[in-house]
Amino acid sequence: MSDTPTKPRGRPARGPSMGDVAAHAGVSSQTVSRVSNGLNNVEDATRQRVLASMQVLGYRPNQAARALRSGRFRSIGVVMFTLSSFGNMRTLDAIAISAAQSGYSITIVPVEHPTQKDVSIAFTRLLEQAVDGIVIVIEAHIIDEADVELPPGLPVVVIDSAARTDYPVVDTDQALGARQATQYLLELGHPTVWHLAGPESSYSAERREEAWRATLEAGSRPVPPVFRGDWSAVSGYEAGLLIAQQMEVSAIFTANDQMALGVLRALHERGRHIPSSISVVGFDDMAESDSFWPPLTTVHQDFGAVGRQAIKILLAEIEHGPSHPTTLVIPTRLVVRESTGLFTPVQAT
Amino acid sequence: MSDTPTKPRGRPARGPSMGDVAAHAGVSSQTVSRVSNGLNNVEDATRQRVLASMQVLGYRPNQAARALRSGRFRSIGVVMFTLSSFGNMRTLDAIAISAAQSGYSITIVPVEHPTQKDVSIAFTRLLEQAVDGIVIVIEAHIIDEADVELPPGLPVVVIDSAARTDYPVVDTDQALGARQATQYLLELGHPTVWHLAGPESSYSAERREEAWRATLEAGSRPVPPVFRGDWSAVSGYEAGLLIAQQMEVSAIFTANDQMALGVLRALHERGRHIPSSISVVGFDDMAESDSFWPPLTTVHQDFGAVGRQAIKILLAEIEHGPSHPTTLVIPTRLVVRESTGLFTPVQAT
DNA sequence: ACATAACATGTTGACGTCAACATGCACCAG
DNA sequence: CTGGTGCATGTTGACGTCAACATGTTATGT
Repeated sequence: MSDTPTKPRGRPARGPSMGDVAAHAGVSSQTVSRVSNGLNNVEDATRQRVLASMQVLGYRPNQAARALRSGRFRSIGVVMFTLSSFGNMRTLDAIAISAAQSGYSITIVPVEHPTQKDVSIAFTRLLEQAVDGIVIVIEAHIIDEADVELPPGLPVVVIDSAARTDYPVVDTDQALGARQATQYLLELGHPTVWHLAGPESSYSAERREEAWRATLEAGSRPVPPVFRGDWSAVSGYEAGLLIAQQMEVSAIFTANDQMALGVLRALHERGRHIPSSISVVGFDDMAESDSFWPPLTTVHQDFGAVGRQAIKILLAEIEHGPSHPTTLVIPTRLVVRESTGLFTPVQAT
Repeated sequence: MSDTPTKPRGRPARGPSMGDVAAHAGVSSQTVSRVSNGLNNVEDATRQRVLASMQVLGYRPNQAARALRSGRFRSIGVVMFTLSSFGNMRTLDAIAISAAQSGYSITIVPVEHPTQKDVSIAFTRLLEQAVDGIVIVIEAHIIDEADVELPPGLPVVVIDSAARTDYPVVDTDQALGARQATQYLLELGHPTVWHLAGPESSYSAERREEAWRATLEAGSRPVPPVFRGDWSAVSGYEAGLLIAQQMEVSAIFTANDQMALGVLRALHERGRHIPSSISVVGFDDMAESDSFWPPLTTVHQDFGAVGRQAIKILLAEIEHGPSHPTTLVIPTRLVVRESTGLFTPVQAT
């Protein structure tokens, strides 16, 4: 049957190389290289001829050879646990666009489960990858636990985690955001502010909670016990059911917008009016927050700036050698919408 | 000042190569290669010695050289317009995980603006990239307009667009989903179903609209004029304000969940009760939909399956040569929650 | 007219890996 | 004891590109 003389299963049809273009144009491959790299010491007629040959043959430079020669891949690895969160997605988008603008491509290494094992696998995979630097977007404690040694000399920037001080870190100013939210609610006259925190395993959640507590204490307000969710809207709903039945809760600061959405639902279901009976503030300012009912007052995080700054620092390190590990903090902004209002004392029954 | 004899600005500190490991272990580099690739024709003592040397020197294989030699990059390019949408993000996540499981990495090429120019730039960039295949996740009409010739022989799979029949396509069954939504509302007794469509530039929006219309016609129902949004929650809110004042609208099928969120807000504001006065169905089943108020009845899209299938087809093509361009359609599933209810005739005033 | 500069173009080799082939040794059948 | 077989290991060269150096050609100054 398969007696065809030529093996059709040959290697995957390598494209033409510089040599082929050179032969076609009647020049040396070095001249092709010069044209390909846009050097100007090529006669114009020759250049045109080479470009034409490239066109005809469909030449495209082989990045592997280029990388092998130069020792540079012009590629950045991104390790990220779950792309499926609003913040990560935005950050990744900004990273990709920034990197592209500097001529770098992005290789993403997904971490399927946030376990030490999976993180280790991801790092191992990444180390074998052809990248010039790495951006890590995972909660620090997972990294800390992962027993993987990142090779010295490979530039690394960490996002969203302040633990590893041996690498530059870029992060949103979690404390500022939490303070803005809490302070604003106090200014509206609320005696104190309750808090629906994120999971204990999260540093971001921890820092938001700390700043909330510190703000209350600075204002000599009582610090009520925290409610706790897992970032999901459903967990917010569950906490919301508890919150709804405590009539003394007049203001709640929720550690992210998704949980706030769940809280809103619970409050609606239990007939507590927002904001006249209870004010709600979120964190993130996701795209949909202005269309919640009511539109959510929330802390805006500039994920784009975080991604851009991370790339900026990383590229500087790649191209100009290591610098001092710094921590860059991106400020937040309170966006006031309709889920917050002046404190109204509970009617005595 | 800088009279240090050794140039510290040498090339970016190339790591040790096989040769270095070989010298350290006292074997030939070919033996190191064999150990590195896990071949079994190496004596155990030798293998241990080589592994130890690798460990000591911190050796990691150079992917560029490997790729140059083999002609394979073990990398897949993904062209995507805006990562910042629920569906794209989910799809990308699935793509990344599937590819990683097969030992491929993902290079993402962002398209900053959905213009022909930006798409062309993205393709050009991708063509220079070291990838074995491409997944395109952009609305087809933009691709069609982009005057870029993808090189023949480079495997391509298209997601979310049925126009290019010269490449395999994987997509959600938009028509099925729209039919499920519309049919369900009719079964609840609604005389007909209104539709808030996505932008005209979107094929997905177009197909959802067509199927909605066809379903109404099949049931001999009047086809009301469509409302139109741009996928955003805000556009849904604006349409929702119009919808709210038309009391004859008892059921609306919204082309995605985000617009549905905006519609819900508008209806709440205008005092129309959901679902007793008006039923709402969305499309996508985003993570938060079950925490909308009320929880949204919606069409579940299996983005994960789409991403996985796309990678499966692409890898088959990369590894076993081209196959027939097929269109693979992933079914949807109606998720009934609380935003829909039996038709209640409007009270005569 | 001749040395010299300025520039276009060609030649060579190395980057790190691995397939193909070559070598060398141990063991076994006859 | 010989020829062969099987296995571990070594040697060579090629993948495509580009820096460094080499060569050739033309213009410039004296």
